[in-house]
Amino acid sequence: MLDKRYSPKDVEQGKYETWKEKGYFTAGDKSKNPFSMVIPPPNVTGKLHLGHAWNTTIQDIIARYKKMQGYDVLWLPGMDHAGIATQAKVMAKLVSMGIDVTKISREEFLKYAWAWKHEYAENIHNQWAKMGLMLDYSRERFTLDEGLNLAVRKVFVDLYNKGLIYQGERIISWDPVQQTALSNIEVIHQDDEGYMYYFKYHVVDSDDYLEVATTRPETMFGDTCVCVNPNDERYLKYHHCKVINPANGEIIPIIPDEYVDIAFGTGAMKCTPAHDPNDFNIGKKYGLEMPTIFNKDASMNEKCGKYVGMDRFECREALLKDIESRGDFIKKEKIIHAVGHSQRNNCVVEPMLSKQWFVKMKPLAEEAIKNQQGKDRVNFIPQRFENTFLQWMNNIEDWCISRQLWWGHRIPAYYHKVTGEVVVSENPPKDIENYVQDNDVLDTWFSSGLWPFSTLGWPEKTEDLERYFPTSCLVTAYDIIFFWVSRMIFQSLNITDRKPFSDVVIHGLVRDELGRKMSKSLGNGVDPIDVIDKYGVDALRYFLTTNSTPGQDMRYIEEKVASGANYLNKIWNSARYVLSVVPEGFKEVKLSKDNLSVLDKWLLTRLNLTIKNVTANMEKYDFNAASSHLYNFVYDDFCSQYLEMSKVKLYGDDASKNVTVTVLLKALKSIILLIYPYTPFIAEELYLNLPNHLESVMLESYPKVEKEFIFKDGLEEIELLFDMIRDVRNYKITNQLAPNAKLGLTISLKIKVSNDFATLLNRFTFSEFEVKDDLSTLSGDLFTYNYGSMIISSGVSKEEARDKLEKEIAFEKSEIKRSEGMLNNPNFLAKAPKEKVETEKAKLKLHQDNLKELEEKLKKI
RNA sequence: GGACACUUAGUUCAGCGGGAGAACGCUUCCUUCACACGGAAGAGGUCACAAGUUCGAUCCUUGUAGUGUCCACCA
Repeated sequence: MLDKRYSPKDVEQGKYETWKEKGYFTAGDKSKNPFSMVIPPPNVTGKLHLGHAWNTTIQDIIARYKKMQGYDVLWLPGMDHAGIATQAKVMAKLVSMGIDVTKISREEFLKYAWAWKHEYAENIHNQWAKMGLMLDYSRERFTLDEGLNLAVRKVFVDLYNKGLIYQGERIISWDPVQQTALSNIEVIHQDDEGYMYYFKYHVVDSDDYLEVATTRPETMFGDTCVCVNPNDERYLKYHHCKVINPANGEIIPIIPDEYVDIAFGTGAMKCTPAHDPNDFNIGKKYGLEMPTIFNKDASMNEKCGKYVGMDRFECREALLKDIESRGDFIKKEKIIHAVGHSQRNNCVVEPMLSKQWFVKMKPLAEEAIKNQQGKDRVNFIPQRFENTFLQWMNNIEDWCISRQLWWGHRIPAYYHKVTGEVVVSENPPKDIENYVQDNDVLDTWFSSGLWPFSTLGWPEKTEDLERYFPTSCLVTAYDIIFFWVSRMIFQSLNITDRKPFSDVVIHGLVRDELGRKMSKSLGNGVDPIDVIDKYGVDALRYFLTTNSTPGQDMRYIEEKVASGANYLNKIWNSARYVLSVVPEGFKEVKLSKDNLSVLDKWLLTRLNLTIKNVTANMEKYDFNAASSHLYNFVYDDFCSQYLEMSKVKLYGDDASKNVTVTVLLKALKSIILLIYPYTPFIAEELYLNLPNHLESVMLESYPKVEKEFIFKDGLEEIELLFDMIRDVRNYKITNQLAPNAKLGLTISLKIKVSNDFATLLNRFTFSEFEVKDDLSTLSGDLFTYNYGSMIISSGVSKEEARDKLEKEIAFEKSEIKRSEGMLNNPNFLAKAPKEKVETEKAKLKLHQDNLKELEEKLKKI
């Protein structure tokens, strides 16, 4: 016997461990068709948040649903080493332990980093278990596993040999805090307040000067020319002149170039080739020197005279003062401009000329774009995110993949100590003593991009790779399309010649109640574990997957979690009731149209339509829509109507009692199986209380639509019955009568009804009733329906009765007017679909009949 | 400067070319044998605005306004 109240803690107790031990999570049943997903590997940097909970629950629903449908489901878990993020955290920890990180060796650091990894992996495992995720732990991977290292090296070498990876001196975004290069998308452009500073660049051998503006005066130490537009009449006479750099007194040329926008600023632009991508192009074009002026921590280097060693922003202020004292400072204007910040630590990044490794993106992007036009395309859900992807691919720049870190895949490039010859190879050169390996590691996303096939054993031709790749589906949030999804697509296409996954399901971000992003600085984050402790993991899972439409963001609202928990309690109690009415030694009856009552037929029809709708939406990954179909069935059809009405059979001495119990059990089992992917714990608990259950709900198959139990005709009396009962109840409330007050009812029927109709109407109105063909001679409140009408005789005053009738008459008239308006429109008759016209005609007739009846009635008051 | 979303009940959100839906909240009533974490019955919306397409627009198109997000090297 189930407890009176659903207690999540008791229900969840021990189930996950059992499932895991029984091996239900392990893929490999070759008799079935494969269905595979890889988890987006969480970073080993911290706790999982609600976003992870959302992301993994969606995947778990898919996995459990597909498993029930008879697939051999592989959901492969794993974690990401998260280069910069982890290294930063480990370093911070070492500092807090009092360790001098400037003296630490690479090897020592890695030892600490691995210890950190093991600790956080443990946390993540605990949270996965808490969420109830159906992960195949026998295949778990980590991005720094030996197998994955091999894959990374092989891909690097392959791309290098294909000419798709090169080493070059280019302007990259430099993170002076982490002291590493970043890729473009690791830089976040924020609109910051700043100043535009105007300086005098004196023309050599002249009293003239050019007015030159900049937002970063400290970079003036790297200026190698001033550019003007060749068509700018203001500067024509200076084309072959030189100017004096007010920062360091150096003499630099004026170079006319079309790049300069005449209309912008003063039309004269200072050019700093080593610290600005556009200036770099100009510098290359004219063969200019490209002096770098910053140290790795963005302090000023020896090129900056007396400012050497000074922080870049301090230098800016000091330099300004000095130039001003020389009279070469003109003015500054407050401006809002986009400034690049590091995604990881929010510091202002510095564009710097630097030798790094790059992936040549054009050919890879073209391949990916082309693939989206073919039949082997990756299916984005919702589809609009394909645009996001394609737009990025179409405008992509080369990808800087080297990072000046220790935690990551070390670049497999070796430099000859004497000749400087570069060897790029999966394994070190034989005479390694003559070589030194590149110190840098690869961008974290380089290895993540290989995740769907590297985790399955690539480059080995493993059975898993053969069977599960390409994967069926990938689930991720839209903020990671560029970082990860697109990189998996182009890497996979280039390296394996196959797409990485067939479907990519994109969801949104979790926000707080006010719609703000959850963040540490706002302190508005919600720990999934706290929610689970309060409401249970099933309620959290249900909330996360039923409160947004695909691709949309979602607000975390605690009341909604509570409301989900109430729903589960409702299911729990309906199950408790159904199980309580199953007699000792009960045997299911074989159901057929001959032994079912009209009410049974109605319920089974509703059930099958529900299964149909739920399944259709599950297939579309629309879990919100799917669940709401089930929700309506549970509350309205099953609990409010059938469950209550079937008591007439169960508490009476009806011969059809076993049919009713069979129907109840059938509906209950279907509900349990349909809700199971969302809320596996409560589903398992209830399932194991059903008669004739298997060892676990995890071994069950998904409910199928049974067409023979969808009845198209003969259910009108149920509709009529519900309408009449509702009106009687409403009548009692508005007339302040007790719910069980006995009323005099007279009804007329346009259809034939079963015996149950009388029983149920009687029981649920607490009233006797009489059937008559003509109600027009009777006094009382008249109610008209599609298939009949009803009079409640009562002590209501004539005025009230007349008011009510007039209201109804007005309603019927407006309906008639609407119908006639449509039907008198020749265009409607000619152009609207036939069925529409027919339904409209039928409606008109119905309302005309109702009107007639009401008017007759009104006359007699 | 581009791109993509969003604007529907008090609030959070669904939905749809042919009579506006849910949850929470609100009102009235009910502890009768699954559930008061409940039941019954209600109130509450010019579906942002404007034009167009259509027999018919909350829905499609275009424009406007507002909100949000992403992309973009303008000194």
